Amino acid sequence: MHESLVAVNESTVAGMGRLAGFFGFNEVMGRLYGTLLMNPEPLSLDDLASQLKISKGSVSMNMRSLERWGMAEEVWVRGERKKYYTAVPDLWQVIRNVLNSRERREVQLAIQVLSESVEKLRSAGDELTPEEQELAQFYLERIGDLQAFFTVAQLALETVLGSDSALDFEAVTKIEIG
Amino acid sequence: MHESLVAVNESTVAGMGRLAGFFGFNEVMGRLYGTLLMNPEPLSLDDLASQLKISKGSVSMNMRSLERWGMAEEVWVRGERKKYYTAVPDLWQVIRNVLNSRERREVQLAIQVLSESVEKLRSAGDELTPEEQELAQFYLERIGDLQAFFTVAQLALETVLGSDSALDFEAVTKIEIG
DNA sequence: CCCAACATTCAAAACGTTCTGAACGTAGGG
DNA sequence: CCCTACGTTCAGAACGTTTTGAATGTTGGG
Repeated sequence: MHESLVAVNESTVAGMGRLAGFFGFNEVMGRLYGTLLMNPEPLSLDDLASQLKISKGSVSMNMRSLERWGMAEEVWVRGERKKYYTAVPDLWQVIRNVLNSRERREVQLAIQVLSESVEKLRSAGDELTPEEQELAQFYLERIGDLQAFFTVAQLALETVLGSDSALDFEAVTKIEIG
Repeated sequence: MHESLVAVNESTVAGMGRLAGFFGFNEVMGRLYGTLLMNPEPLSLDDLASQLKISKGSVSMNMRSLERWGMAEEVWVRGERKKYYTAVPDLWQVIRNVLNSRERREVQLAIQVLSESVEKLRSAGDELTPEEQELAQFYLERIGDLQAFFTVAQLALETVLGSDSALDFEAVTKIEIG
């Protein structure tokens, strides 16, 4: 194959690997995704293993992750017993999946823990010595800052997630911060 | 110290550790930051090492990272030879630092690489066999999608980074996606 | 019902990252 | 100008994660 095609393929696969790493996934997941993305035809596990030069076991496990995250889909090729996969090419959809099922929980948990902290400090109130009261006051301020932070983060997340399929280039060019 | 204060302190420190991990930093960095955040007074390296029960070496290295990222500052305590640190409590400022100096580069690099890919495919043009041409066409489509994706990401980043100090709760409640 | 072709699992190895503590460097007080 | 109290560095240990390949499971065709 022509060198330019090979080069473009490789840099895209590498780039998807980086992106996966950034989102806390295994890099191999990203490279598998990239490989599928740059192939018009579905690929089998063996195809993927040989293209990326990794073991079949690793391909099998990572493909299951990709499926769970809605990043790849099985495709039935008639007359074939192998499993074939294609990439789900809508990256925004993929990232909304991830944000929705992972980051959202994290933020919600953080907000909950912070509320509980405030509650603890409030209800400890009169059991505290004067010095402890002062420290509790300081804690409440700091926790207030953290609450504000996570609330903003939550709002930003919900904003992105709320814009179901409409979050394309056109839409986002119109984001404004008032 | 009262149990509630201890509990709140610990959960905040743990939470900052998780947050650091999420952003791809060492968790110890986050726990150091959390410890400083929950202390009205500056702390020395030894204080930090004993509070978190980690080695002085680790504290030294991680504190330098915290300083580089603008998350902690040295504080001079008169009559003391030790180094004392306080947390920079504005988490938004901290995160803007990180986004600005790290994620921004990543996105810019991705966009650049994608442009170069397009250029390669275009200039390979007539050296390609008909099948290769077809594949090149397919590549161009996929790369177009990726370009759109990263352009949106870039725009979102710039939007957050552009709102210098104004990115507080009030501001972000007004984000709209058109 | 058996075989072949595949997928999946998992223990062990390889690998990368983080932590430790001892050795070393440095600066301020006496 | 030395001694001491501190900070920094770094090699090796500890640890967690990822990869591998062989063993095992599964399925469809004959």
